[in-house]
Amino acid sequence: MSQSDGTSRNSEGMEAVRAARVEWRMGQILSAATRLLSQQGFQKMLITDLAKEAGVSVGTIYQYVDTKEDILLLVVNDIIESYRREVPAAMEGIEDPVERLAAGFRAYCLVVDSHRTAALLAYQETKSISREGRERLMQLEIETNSYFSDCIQDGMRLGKFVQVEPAVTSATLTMLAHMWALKHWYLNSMFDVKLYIQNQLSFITKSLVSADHQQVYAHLFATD
Amino acid sequence: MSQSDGTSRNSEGMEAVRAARVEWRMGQILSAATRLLSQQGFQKMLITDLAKEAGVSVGTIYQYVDTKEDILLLVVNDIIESYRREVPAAMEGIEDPVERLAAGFRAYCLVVDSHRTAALLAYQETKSISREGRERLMQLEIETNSYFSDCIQDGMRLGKFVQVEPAVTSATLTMLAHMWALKHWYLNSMFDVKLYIQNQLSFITKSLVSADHQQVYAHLFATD
Amino acid sequence: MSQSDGTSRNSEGMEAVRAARVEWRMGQILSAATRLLSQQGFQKMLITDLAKEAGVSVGTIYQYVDTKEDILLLVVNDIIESYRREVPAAMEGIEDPVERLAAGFRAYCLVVDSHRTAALLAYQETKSISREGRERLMQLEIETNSYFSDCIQDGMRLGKFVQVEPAVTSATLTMLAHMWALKHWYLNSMFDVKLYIQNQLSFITKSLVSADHQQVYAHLFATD
Amino acid sequence: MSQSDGTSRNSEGMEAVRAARVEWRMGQILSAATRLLSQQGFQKMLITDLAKEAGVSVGTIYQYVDTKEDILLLVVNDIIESYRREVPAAMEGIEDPVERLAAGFRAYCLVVDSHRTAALLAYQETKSISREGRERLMQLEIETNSYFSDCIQDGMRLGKFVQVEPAVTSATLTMLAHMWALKHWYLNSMFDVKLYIQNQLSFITKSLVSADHQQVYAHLFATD
DNA sequence: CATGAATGAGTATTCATTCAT
DNA sequence: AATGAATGAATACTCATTCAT
Repeated sequence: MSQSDGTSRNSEGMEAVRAARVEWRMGQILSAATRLLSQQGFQKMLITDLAKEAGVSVGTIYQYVDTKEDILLLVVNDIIESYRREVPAAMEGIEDPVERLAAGFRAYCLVVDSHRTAALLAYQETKSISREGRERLMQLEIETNSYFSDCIQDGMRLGKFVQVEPAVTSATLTMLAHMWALKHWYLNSMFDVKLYIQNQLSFITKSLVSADHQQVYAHLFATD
Repeated sequence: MSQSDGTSRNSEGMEAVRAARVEWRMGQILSAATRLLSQQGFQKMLITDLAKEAGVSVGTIYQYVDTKEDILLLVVNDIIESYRREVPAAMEGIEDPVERLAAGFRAYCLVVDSHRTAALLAYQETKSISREGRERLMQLEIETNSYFSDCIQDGMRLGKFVQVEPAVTSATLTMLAHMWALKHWYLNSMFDVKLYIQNQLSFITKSLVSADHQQVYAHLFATD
Repeated sequence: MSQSDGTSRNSEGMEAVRAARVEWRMGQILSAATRLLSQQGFQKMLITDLAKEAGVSVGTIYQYVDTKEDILLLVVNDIIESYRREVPAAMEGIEDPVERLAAGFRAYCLVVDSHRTAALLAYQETKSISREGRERLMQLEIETNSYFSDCIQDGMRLGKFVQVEPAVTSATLTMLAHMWALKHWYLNSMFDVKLYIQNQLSFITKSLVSADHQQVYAHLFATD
Repeated sequence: MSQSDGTSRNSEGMEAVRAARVEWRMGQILSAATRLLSQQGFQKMLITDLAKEAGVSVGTIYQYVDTKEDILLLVVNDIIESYRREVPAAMEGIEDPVERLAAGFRAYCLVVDSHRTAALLAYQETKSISREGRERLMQLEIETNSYFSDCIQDGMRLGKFVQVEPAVTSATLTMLAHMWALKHWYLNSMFDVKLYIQNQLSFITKSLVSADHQQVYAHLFATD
């Protein structure tokens, strides 16, 4: 495992170096792309400009991606991964469906907040994303919806939630999370994420939680 | 009233003919553009294709617009005008703020439904719309928000609504109307507009209407 | 010849009316064209603008010319006709070759002055004129040169002119007449045509007239 | 002097290579453009054709110029630079104003001859040249005129030239130099530059040089 | 005859992508 | 691996000309 395996360790080391470089380059490119995409959109972001912004050459970019569209997908993938990682993690282990739903919504909003550009791009650049990319996004949304939907159905079963259509309701929650990115131009001056989440959670729970359980979840209603 | 009038009536007639032709051409272009824009987006919609789709020549299109972007504005303006026409009209004369809000929301959703493509475009093509166009859209949204906001404040004053932040709440209603366009791919299989409006109105009013007035507005809660 | 021939006279009258209208229209178009051509050049003069400037419709212009180029040719033809009319007329009947040359040069310069735009166009828009048009212009110039050349050869034969190459010399005189149009931007502030002609005639005759005849043509040398 | 210099020398080398390539490309484009412009004029010279003629791609052309018009300016600038370089150099150090004028005129004609196409373009494509380009050309001409004008005034002061208007006279000399390009179609069959210069210098000096100095400058009068 | 709306061929310019160094 | 010059397909827009009214 040590010196005898010198060659292997050497190439392992080289592999590691290579991998590290790839990661580093990707990071440069992705962060530059995110910046430019949010400022100018996909069409107006020129590969030339991206190279300048990332501090690499045009050729180097094409060493890491095959197509301009790939860059967009990469940025959008980033937020997808975050959703997949953060939202279930935040909900996991919470028995009470109301609290679980609240935790999920809160986590979702926080991911949106930390990837606002990407969240916006998913709406704005649909037409620039390939069919597969688009379908992956839709799939993800259906997935997230089902997390919310599960909570809602559990809650209804326990009588904690009033009777609603789980599909629209969960889609609505997703929408309200995205809203933080979509309407940021309007909301930004009045709220920060925390406050936004509080307000929307209050709005949601007041609607969903059945009259005889509202008292229990009073803390979710608080608006400041 | 004869000779002088004859000429005047003639030129009036010609003016009318001209105006009618302009309207007709604009209609052709507008509807073809709406179709192509929703299928392919702004960038991929070629003027050549638009001309073919509209059944006119490229030159003719440029007799009615100055820039490709103008075509996008045309489509977006169309929905803006509809909002401005329909929403206030639907709310006018309704004293009760709860009913007025419901009427406004319903009207807004119906406009979205009848201009689904354009409503979507307003989100997708932001980056292709000129600063002025973008500002007009934002202005419109602020305007609509304030209609809703007024109802909410009236309702709170009368004790019919619980205490909420009018800004987020009105923005949320707008968002939920837009949602019908944004999430149509998901909602379409399960609902039609009517049902969608009913569900969302139920969701909204359950949250907003204060406990001691819920009975009065029971008809808004109905979900089928 | 009188009343019995009523029909014929009628159609003759109509012909005359038609001819008069044609002339009138042509006049409108030509003067508008001359104005626009001198301001913007051939390429930038749009038929649409010409129609507006001439106060007629686009269609009407095409009733009188077949091609945009025809308009240019018409304007240039105008000056050609003037040359053909004025220059020989001014020289005719003058026996003395020195005086004849002076009269021809003077007449040429005056035609250039009264058709400055057209004279300029003949140089600027060569590339917009068809081969035939171009050849007609060159033919005309050769023609004019030969008028001058004849005088020069006569003068040399009579010992009034020194020995020179008639071809270059006549071409030079033509050039100096055109110069009034070509360098008008520079000369305009300092001279009027009369003075310009005087100066150039002085320059020319001082060079051409042989020493022992200079006294006789002293009036041509005067510079003010 | 070693490591730091190594890098510096490297980048110097790369800079030099780059500069050389730019020069080479510019040369390709310039000469191809000159050829096409003289054949077809500015409007009819297509960028596509220019690329083919220059043996590069369309894109490459646009790496070196911003606009089609820039190509025209490139060609015209080339002759302007030649005038500025050659004419003063030829006149410099010559005390005698008559000889200096002759040297200047000769140099000017030779530049015209070696850039005949460009000299012609300056007249033909005025309307396609930007205001700045046009003004640069006029400025240059005024400059050249003043070189000639200075000689003429010196000569008059010394009694070597007769009294003339320096402005028209110098402009006339400039015109006669340009004439070699403008009337090349006519003069070409009869003269070469040398002979043309000789003839025109003879014409000019016979007119300008005062009677009692003509003997001294007899060599300028020679016509073959 | 006059009109002017409609036509559509023609072209400068852009920019993702490649590949020799 | 990295570079960036070269490539050329793709596309919005113009404007002379036509022809139905």
